Amino acid sequence: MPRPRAFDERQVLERAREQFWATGYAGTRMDDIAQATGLGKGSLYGAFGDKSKLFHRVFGDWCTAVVEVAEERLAGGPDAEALARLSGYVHLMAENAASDTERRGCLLAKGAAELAQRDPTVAGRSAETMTALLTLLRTEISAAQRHGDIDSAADPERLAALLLTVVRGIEAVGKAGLDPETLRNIADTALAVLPKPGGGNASRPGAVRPARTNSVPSVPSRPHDPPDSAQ
Amino acid sequence: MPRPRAFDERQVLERAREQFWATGYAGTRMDDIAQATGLGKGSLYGAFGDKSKLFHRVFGDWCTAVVEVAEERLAGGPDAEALARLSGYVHLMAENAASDTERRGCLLAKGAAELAQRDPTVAGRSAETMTALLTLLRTEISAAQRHGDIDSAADPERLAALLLTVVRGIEAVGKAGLDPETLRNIADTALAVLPKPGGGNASRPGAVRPARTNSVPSVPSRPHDPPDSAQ
DNA sequence: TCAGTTGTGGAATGGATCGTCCATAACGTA
DNA sequence: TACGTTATGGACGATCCATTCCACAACTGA
Repeated sequence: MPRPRAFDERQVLERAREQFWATGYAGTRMDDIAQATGLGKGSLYGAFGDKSKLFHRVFGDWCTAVVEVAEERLAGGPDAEALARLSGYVHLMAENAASDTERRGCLLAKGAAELAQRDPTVAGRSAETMTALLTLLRTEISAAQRHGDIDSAADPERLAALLLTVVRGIEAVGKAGLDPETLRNIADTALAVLPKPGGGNASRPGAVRPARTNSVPSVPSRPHDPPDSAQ
Repeated sequence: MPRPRAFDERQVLERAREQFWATGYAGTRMDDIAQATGLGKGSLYGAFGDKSKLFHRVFGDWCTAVVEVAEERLAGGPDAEALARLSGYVHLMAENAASDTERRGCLLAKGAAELAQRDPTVAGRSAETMTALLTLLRTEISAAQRHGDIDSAADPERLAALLLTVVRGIEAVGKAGLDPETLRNIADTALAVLPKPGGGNASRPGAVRPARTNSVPSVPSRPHDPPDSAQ
């Protein structure tokens, strides 16, 4: 019987996310969001509470999505392809960071950096997300170990933590200014450096090669390519 | 002939840094800084210009310090100890992150996350800092290679980028909520995983065997970050 | 000791921002 | 069709905050 909403909640959240993503929590005005979404302040407040509630909503959705992307790439599948799945995931994350010419970084990192200290909700949600990612990676590493692609003597928990760190680190150094090509190389190197099985410590020339070989996976049609120019 | 300043500039900058560090740029009020330093607003503005100038000063000093710490730990010394220096540095960084119970993270990361996108000064300074760290690490890795502690077939540039990423990543995942013990383990694992030439370090969980990644296959289904816009 | 110059700190200013309010619009139901 | 309910959006109020201003203090050189 009441008048129905004239907006699509998901779409509004998306626009709000764009704003928070672009300018951070404190740097985003509710008026900006109102304008970006076309909603009036009344509707905005009526539907989402206040600024911090809205942000929590956006942030939570983002975290969910981050884990979902990881699940899509990682969860399930034959052990034989576990290493390929890991590789695909790490490269995908690097590619995301590399193509982020606007230097917005990841909302998860940005939000955590800005708010985790004083906002328990944000802190908790980001910690949860890290744990979930860690679990996914560990599972996949174990699978690769079972299949003999990774040295089974290695602790999957530790390797998972390392990979997670690399993934988040790529995002961080990317935001700090390293160029896209370097970011892609980092992903490569991290994967190349994973301990392979095969009786001990034989020398492996060509492991982390000075590039120029086929060791660099070609990333199919990138959306962006420019050197840096982010301003 | 003029009245001399009654405050120590360095000390004021230190207090200001504490504030910015704790609450971020937007979250810090000039009144906070005035109170924290005991200075009046007049003195503050008279001495440092405005809020952004003050932050740039603090941020710049921080970046300088970050590089200096790295130099202290890394620069110079016999090749024979290069790997030990690297290890010391990485562990120090992990320890810093691990002991940061207040979750303040690093001002460099925090500042870059909050401002790099819109503030060219911050962006430039953080990029410089990354490059400087990268150079230090690369030099040290080369030294370790000369001494035979790291596989000389590996590209020092790439390994340096990987280590930098791990160091910054530890900071990031720490802020995101991983526990101190895990952070320390990550540093361990990252070092253990560096490609060793012939002889072996079998004690570590990740007894190292360089591996070439079977290059990345599939096309990233999403050119952009996690949340997939349905538009 | 005196005058001139600069530092000091708190009050005042001006602009921006969050959140509320309210008159009105739009819809379902009787 | 008329009514009740909720959505809408722009105006409003209160607060906050960066910055300026100013009266006064402290110091130095003459």
